[in-house]
Amino acid sequence: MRATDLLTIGEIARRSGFAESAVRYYEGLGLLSAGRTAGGQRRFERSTLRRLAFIRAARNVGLSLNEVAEALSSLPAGRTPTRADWSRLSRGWRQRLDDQIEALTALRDGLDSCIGCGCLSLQRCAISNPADTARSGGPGAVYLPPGLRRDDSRLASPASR
Amino acid sequence: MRATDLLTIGEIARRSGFAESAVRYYEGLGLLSAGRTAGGQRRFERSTLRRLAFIRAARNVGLSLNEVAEALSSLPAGRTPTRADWSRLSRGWRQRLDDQIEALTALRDGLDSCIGCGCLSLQRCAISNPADTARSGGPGAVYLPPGLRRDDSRLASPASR
DNA sequence: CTGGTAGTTGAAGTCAACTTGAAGTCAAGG
DNA sequence: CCTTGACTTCAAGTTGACTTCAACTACCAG
Repeated sequence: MRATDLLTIGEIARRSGFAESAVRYYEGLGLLSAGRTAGGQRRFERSTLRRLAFIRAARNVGLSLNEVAEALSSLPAGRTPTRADWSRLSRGWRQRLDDQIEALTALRDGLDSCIGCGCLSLQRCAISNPADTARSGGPGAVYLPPGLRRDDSRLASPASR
Repeated sequence: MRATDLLTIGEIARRSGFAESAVRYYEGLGLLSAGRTAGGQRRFERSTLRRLAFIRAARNVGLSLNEVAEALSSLPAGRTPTRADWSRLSRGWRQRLDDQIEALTALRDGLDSCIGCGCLSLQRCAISNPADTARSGGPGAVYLPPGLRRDDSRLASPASR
């Protein structure tokens, strides 16, 4: 691998669309790896661009950087990932998007039925109470998947560090 | 209005599903108002519950607390809001949800065409480059509305305070 | 009157995903 | 050799939406 195949952080940033600071941050997290020149400057392999494309794609789908790291860690070590590798990683995303779409659609449909009444009842309104948290026994759709919920789901995970 | 009509923060929290700290926080932001006992404890009117239902609903739709505050400030001062008032406020949400759904659907459809190829090209792939940021001249759908974008939109709003 | 539960405040902490700043070093053209 | 722009590190700051903490005080049943 010739030195001319290696890219500086500036080139990587420009060509990936990420800020240099983000690229350094990702390297710090272990999402990317880079060689160094004698002077200590980063030199990235060309395949880093695809890796960054994967990261942006995953972020667009709604994955956290932790999830991205987990996905990336399942790539084969030692060899450059193939298209099939990338394809495999992104295969699960469809379901994720489907879930998000379904949740939003249900929310919208509930909204349609609520707009006329303006009730916003904590007990009955699908919009203000999508997961039906107030009375978990009765009928009523569970609208939002965890990723879209804005209610007390946060209360269940209190400073786990 | 009798004193028995007033609710403590504990009751409000329990009945709305919000944490007490959140209720205090909202009051601090001006999203809620509360009277005080002689000893300084908050007493909420019953209508606060509906206000909180509105807040949760708005958060579910994706509004920030700033947007919620703006919406609430358009309620009539002096009188208790009617159903029509609440209905008016939530009417604009449908478009917002439609936009979100459309964006996710486009993303999913792009994903479907990408899963087979695993390309994730920064230039061409709809998933990693949904807003077509890399070459703004050419054809290519703008997939994500601002609220769903995970790319460099953040770079455009640098510490405005 | 006393005890216990519920409430008060303000400041500080949390989380994710970065960005910004300071102070300094490297690389390359002239 | 000098300058200039690109690069380095590490710590600290940012944003939004809260939560947590400490040190008190209020309310109310018995």
